[in-house]
Amino acid sequence: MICIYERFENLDEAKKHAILNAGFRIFGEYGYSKASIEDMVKEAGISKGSLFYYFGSKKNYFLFLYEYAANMMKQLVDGPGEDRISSYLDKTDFFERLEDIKNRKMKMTILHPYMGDFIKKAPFEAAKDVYKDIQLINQRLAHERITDFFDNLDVYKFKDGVDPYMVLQLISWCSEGVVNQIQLKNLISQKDKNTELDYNEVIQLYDKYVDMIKRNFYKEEYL
Amino acid sequence: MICIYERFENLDEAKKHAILNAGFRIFGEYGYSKASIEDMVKEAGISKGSLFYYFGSKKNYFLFLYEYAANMMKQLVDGPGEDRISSYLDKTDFFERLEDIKNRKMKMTILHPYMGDFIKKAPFEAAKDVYKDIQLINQRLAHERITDFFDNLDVYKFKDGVDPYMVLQLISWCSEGVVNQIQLKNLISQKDKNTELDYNEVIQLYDKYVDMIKRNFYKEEYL
DNA sequence: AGGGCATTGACCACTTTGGTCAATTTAATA
DNA sequence: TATTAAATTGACCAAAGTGGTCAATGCCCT
Repeated sequence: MICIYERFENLDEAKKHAILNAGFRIFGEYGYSKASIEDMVKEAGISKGSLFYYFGSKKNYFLFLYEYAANMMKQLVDGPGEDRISSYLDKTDFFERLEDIKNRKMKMTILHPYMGDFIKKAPFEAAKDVYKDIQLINQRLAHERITDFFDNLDVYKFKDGVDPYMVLQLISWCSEGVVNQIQLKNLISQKDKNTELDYNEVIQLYDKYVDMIKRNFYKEEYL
Repeated sequence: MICIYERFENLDEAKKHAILNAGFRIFGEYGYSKASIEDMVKEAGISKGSLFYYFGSKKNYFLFLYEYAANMMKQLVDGPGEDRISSYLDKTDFFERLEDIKNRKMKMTILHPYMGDFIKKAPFEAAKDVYKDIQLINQRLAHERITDFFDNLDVYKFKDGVDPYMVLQLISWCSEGVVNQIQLKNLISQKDKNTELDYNEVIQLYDKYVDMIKRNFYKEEYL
């Protein structure tokens, strides 16, 4: 792979990982202009000099993160399945496909817990100097065709009058909501601020919602 | 009503409104420590001196906003109904009650568009100097009994195996999700950045989801 | 030993920060 | 209209924070 930031790419995985996550968290929380390099390098456990050595500028760092995140998101729905050969398109059942995505998303969330917040906020970035570049990246990515979740899907299994697109949307809101709910629960139960999310707890609750949805939106013969 | 910030309370409504909303937006977006007084007074259309004249300090301003927002949220589920006498507890049907709340929430969202983001983020506030005070306010509010949405509710109307608590949660995620979705849609369709949300559009989409949920989670005889 | 890369953090000029206050405007009263 | 009290302003302040630089150092491989 050709890469502009080869100094960064050549670092060992642990360090790269820390630098990515620090950026995602701080940029994601405060936005481009209010995010401080100082905070980020502190969180990443490197020196300020190093970060500029890798990326040259705050802007470059931000854009690199954005591109990285965008690619990860694409892989989330587009990438190879568990067996690394098939795509999830082999499965034609809505909820089986969903299960596939859930597993990928879980892995990604464990790897980059704050990436979700980051990409969600980035497109709203107002800072003039990054605004245009973000749109440029978006444009480029938009051209690449993304696998459609609904391609070759057994939509007939849904009860009449149930819109599968809406169901997918509903479930995606669920997954977000479940995470927030458990975070909030941890917070008010005075757990240590930096307690990591218990992903089993998240998954378990998420599954409960999906199960409820499936049981009531699918035709009985397909349950 | 006794109030500590009577200088603020005595202002005319329009000005108070602007000051509240500016605070909600900026604090809500950047968090306590990164939110700049300068930005807020600019947005509120007043001078920096005035704000300190009203509230004395950034911290006081923030805490006032938090208390205000918390009270509004309580009124949202707890306050008087449309007719200003009855509470929504008169209605025993899940979706009728929900309709009541929807209308209140709508009014509140129109009045304070950024209050939701503000109270959602505030409890996670890390800044040491406000952290404790937030928890104090929370504690005080927690003591006051809040009307329970499920008091005297016709839960039997739900299909067997459907947990009404989960349904309520699901719908609340919907309402959030619908707003985000339409905001994003406006963004990518290159609408003017400051285009106000079209609440009719939001409501219409929200209703579609609620309708789908009701049709599939309620026993047929109650549709 | 020495050459080249990786890494550091003190340092820079500059901006922004929360907060102050003398000066001015506004509004009410006499 | 004159007097006074309250409301409002923005220039100003010291202090902290900003993105970015670079000489010095550390580290690894011949």
